[in-house]
Amino acid sequence: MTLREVLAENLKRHRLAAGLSQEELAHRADIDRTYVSSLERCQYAATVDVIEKLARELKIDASLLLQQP
Amino acid sequence: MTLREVLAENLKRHRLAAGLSQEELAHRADIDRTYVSSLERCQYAATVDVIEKLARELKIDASLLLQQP
DNA sequence: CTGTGACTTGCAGTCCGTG
DNA sequence: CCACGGACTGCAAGTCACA
Repeated sequence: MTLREVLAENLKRHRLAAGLSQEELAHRADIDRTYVSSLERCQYAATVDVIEKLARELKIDASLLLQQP
Repeated sequence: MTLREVLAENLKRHRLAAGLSQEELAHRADIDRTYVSSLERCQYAATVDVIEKLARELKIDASLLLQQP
C-alpha cells in the first residue's frame, strides 16, 4: 500500500463525505478537474501545496489525507 | 502557517527525536542530502513519494509529518 | 459526472561545490 | 553537521478534446 494509494482513497472518501463532485472540489480548490481525477487514480505523487488546497476546501486537517486505514 | 512550514517543523523535530543528522536521514531514505536541508527550510513542496520515504526511515506514520501543532 | 491520452511548462529533486 | 549556490534532469502541474 503506497502513500499515493492512501491519499487517493482518503481524498475520495472525504470528498464524498463532503458531498462534492470532482468538478466542484477542483473548482473550489482552484485546480483542474482532470487533475483531481488523476490523483484519485494514483497517477501522480501530489505535492504538499496541492494537499493543502484540497484539505482546506474539504475542511479537514491535511494529515487526515495521508492517514493509513 | 503553510503546510510546507508544518512539514519543515515536523520533519526536523522527528529527525532529531530519532537522533539522525540530515545527511544520515537522507542516505537512509535514499534522497539527496541537500534536499532534506531544503525541505527543513521550506524551499520546496515535497511530494507524497518523498514524505513516504522519510516517514518510513523515521518509523512514524506519514500523516504525523503534516500534522498541525 | 468521470476517465483518459496527448501535450507543454514549471518546479521537484539530484549532483557538484562553498564557508 | 548544516546553509546555501549553480546547473541539470525528470516528473508534477495544468490544459484540452473526446468518450
